Amino acid sequence: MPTTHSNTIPTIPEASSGSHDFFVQALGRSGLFANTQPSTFNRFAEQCQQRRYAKGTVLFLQEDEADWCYLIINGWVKLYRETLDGDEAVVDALTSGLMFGETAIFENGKYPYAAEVVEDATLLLLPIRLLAEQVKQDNQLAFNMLKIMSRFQRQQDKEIEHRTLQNAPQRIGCFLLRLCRAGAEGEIRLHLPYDKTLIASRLGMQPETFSRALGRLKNETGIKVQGSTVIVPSIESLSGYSCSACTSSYPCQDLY
Amino acid sequence: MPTTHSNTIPTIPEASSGSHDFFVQALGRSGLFANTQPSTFNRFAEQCQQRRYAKGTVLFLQEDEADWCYLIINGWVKLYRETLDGDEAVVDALTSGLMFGETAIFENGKYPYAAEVVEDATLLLLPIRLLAEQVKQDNQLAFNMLKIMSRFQRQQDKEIEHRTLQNAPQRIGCFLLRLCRAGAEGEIRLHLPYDKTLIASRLGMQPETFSRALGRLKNETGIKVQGSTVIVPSIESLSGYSCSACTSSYPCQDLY
DNA sequence: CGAGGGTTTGAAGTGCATCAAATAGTGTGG
DNA sequence: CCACACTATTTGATGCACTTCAAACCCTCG
Repeated sequence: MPTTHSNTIPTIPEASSGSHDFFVQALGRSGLFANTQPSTFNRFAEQCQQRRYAKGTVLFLQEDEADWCYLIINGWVKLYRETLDGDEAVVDALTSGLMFGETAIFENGKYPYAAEVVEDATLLLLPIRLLAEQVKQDNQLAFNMLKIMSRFQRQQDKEIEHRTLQNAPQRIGCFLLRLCRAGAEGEIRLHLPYDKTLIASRLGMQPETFSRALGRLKNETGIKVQGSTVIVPSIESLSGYSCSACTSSYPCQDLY
Repeated sequence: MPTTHSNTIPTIPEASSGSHDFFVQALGRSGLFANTQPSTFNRFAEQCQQRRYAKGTVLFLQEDEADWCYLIINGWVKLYRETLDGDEAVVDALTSGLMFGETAIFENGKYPYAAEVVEDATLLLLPIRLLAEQVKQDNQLAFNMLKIMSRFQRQQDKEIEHRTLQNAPQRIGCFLLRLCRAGAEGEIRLHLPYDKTLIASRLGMQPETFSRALGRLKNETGIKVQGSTVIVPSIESLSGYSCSACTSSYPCQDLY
């Protein structure tokens, strides 16, 4: 079920090979081309590339020269920053409809973080030079980008808040809640989108802590876990437990 | 020493009463009107207000209807989010040249955080409605805003990284380094810009932890502390201690 | 001088990290 | 289809960093 947008999204000529629906949907969800001139969109359509990447592919490293900005059609990508001694901090993990690498425009043309595919992904590559040009010329495009960045920024605010105010089991509960579709009711069956180890570092904790905290969460809220499948019997008990420490109540996610 | 900008910043007609220099300087540092048409700037000049606020003033609360966007001429303002039971998470603490409240444009017209003056401040109030209009019309303004938001975003990324990878004394050391002017050498005398309790929550720790961690930092790096004055004998020993856990080396701050 | 907030210090508790090792799960080639 | 290798995940034991609660101290300001 595609997100309904008031604007029309032109379809891409022949660039896309396979899953055209996903493609258009992802572009729509990204909101980047909402209400822009078809000509703007077409310029991108001509110069973009769609590619598949296997889990484990490193797309670029921090400080790499930025040639492309990426739009996720499907799959998952993690953004992270790495210390000299191999420690890493996961900035975020993104999925379909989301864009990354675009802020290199405003830096010195370098990526401010590294990116790695963590679940097989189809990505759309937009030339960053083109994006930089068009943003300067097309007002609507700049406005859309502001909107996108502002949403991302608020998410980061919440991230800091979560890590400050919530303990490990609560952060996991909050993460699970964000996987639930808005408006879902009754018993919900979830699939963890990527490795538990990665979820752990996405949430700022160690894998061992994640494992134990998930156990505690089971006891406290009655969720059931089998491998990477999680069954949430009731949103209420989960959100009651997780969101109590937080400034915003469920759902704290951004709907897009 | 004012930051040099290649563009000229028109001076404000009669709106500003007192410290005109600070005013122009702050506007320049904000970068919001860099390279914009004088007409754009003048529209803002006509409709903006300059006001002084005492420490402790709450400017607005989270979810308040947003009428103004604020530009700090001088003083300090903290942005924070509050839970029902009074716990708060400090998102950031800002000073001269920085802007806040502007992202309400892209929300539902509500502030995504609360703001409180933490050191007597002079602020410039811009009507958010005007900003919203102009951003849609003036390409250069939108581009400048993107630049500003992107810089803020980088800082938030680092914030998450710092809280993940650095321990308490290292985070304090990093905070002190950011107070040092870029390029400073030899012994540096610093003044903590606001209450230690606030610095603590700005850095995501308890006041008691801050106090003890500052003690540890003294032993480790040879800094001296007298009340709110800190003497850093050498940048190197401080950055060696603090930045080793981090992805970027000193100076990790954004120069603006 | 006294009140009140900011800051420090002490003692005790807790949550998470760390190290080590067992177990489950996954993909490979035979 | 099975055995093997390798990785992901779990479990246990222990230690440390930070928090919490309590109380003293300090500083400022009326």
